[in-house]
Amino acid sequence: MNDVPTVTGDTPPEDGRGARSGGVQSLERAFGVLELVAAHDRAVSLSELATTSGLSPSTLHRLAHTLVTLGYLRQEASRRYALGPRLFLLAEGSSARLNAVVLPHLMHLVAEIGETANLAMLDGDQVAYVAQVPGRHSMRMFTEVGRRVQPHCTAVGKALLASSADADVRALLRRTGLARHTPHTLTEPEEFLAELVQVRRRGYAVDEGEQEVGVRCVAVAVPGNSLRLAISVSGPAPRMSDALLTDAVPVLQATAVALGAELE
Amino acid sequence: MNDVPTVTGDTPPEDGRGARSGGVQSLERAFGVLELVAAHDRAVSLSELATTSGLSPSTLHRLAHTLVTLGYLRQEASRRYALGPRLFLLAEGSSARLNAVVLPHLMHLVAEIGETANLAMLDGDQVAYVAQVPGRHSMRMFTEVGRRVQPHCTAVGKALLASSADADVRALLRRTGLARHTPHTLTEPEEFLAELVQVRRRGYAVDEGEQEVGVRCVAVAVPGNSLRLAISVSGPAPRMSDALLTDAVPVLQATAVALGAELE
DNA sequence: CCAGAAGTTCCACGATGCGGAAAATCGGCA
DNA sequence: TGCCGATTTTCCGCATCGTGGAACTTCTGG
Repeated sequence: MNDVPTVTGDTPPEDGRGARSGGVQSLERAFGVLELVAAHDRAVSLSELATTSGLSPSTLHRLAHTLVTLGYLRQEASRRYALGPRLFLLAEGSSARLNAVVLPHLMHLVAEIGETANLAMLDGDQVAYVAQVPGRHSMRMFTEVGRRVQPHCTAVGKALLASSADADVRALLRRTGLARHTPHTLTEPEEFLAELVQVRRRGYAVDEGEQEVGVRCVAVAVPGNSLRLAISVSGPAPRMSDALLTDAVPVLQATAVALGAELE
Repeated sequence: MNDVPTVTGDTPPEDGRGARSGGVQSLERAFGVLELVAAHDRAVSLSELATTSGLSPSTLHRLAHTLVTLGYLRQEASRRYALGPRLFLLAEGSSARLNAVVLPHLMHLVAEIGETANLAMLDGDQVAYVAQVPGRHSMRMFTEVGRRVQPHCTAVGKALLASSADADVRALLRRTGLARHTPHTLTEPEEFLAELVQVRRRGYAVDEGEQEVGVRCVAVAVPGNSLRLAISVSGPAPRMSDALLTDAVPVLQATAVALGAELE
């Protein structure tokens, strides 16, 4: 019946768990459209949306039109769609509230360790950076908030996936692949799973320049069952010595527990 | 048939223009729920939502459940609902993109004038602060981003409403009222409309301590037909002298034009 | 441990959203 | 400037999908 069902209320384009059923279809589709628009850097035309989503133009138009009316999408002069103002007005509030809780903890990390502290979230198959406090040194990482990375080459990714079952991790790796970013990147599923065993045993995860040459990063998961969060500290390898790691890990773990308790 | 229709796909709680028809009902309702949750500071229970929205518990539950499944709402241990992670992951991207465009302009304002610069947006009947760059002085305003204020007592509000027809402004004032915040607050509709005439004539709006005693603020609207934006500069009255205003207005106007061109 | 309330699931009805096709509009090319 | 193809928007009949009452389950407080 359908030829290319992509946002059709089925599994969203690339999601960890196929949450297929039970939901209100128009909602699933509409949010699919929003995410599709968000994924593009430029504004998107109706026909582009139609092809990438697999929805009929008329349905798409009705959904998009409703979203425009509500202010969550806006239609510019070229008739293309971009994310609307209501959307980040909505998110701004929750973002502010989240930051109010999170930033003090990250600042504490920076105060104790001196290097850039991050909060990351597992979203589907990707890891998204949610908040950040820059370190005290002038030479430091700059990962923009909102950026998404693959789990296999980051400390936060390892920390987050350590709580998943091996089968789930394998499935995820099959979907995302293990792209090589540096000579140190783990590119074999079994290698990565072995690493996760280490993470579980030690209680923290490390990225030894696997995403960016010369950058070392330590991360621990934030306990809590509703959100999959992890905090990390990262900096240039020379400064991120083994001694510093030894000091940093307990601080990270304590912070994670405190943060988890406050968020739950 | 219905007794208390509030989010029922009719006019959203307090919106400028009654955009009643043509939309997909479940979407309108679902976003109404999201905004309702966002409006509360604490997480909201299903029954609270039911009473404030006027929707039946079962409908509400289905909508909320779908939103939870999609990650735009999250259900905490107490079974109450809060805004979900996907929401600000969605907005984060667009917010970052917006800030990339906007902040340089605001920083330019601060560099030229020295006082705190704001970007505000007309959202329904309210004015929401979208971005801010703090001024150079240690004593300065602190309006949090995301905060909403009434248009009648702010420079940005006046600048934004100056482009509306008198009838629309009267209707808005009737809905929101003109609450008194300080002895200088304009509390009479006609008084406010006369002020708008001034704003149109001069090309900029001023708030003479009408929202907060001792705070003076100048604002101009950002040209552009899709978004209703305004930029402003505000500071303590002693520093915001008439001379400074004379200098600031042309800078504001030039910045507004530049910003408008870049956003359109 | 029980009672009341809040949350969740079920189900049949029909309003509501669906998508094909037609109409309107835009954009490009000569 | 005027025509043609592509894209967007509107229309409309059909069946699907969402709706809300009622029943059931799970919390919460006494």
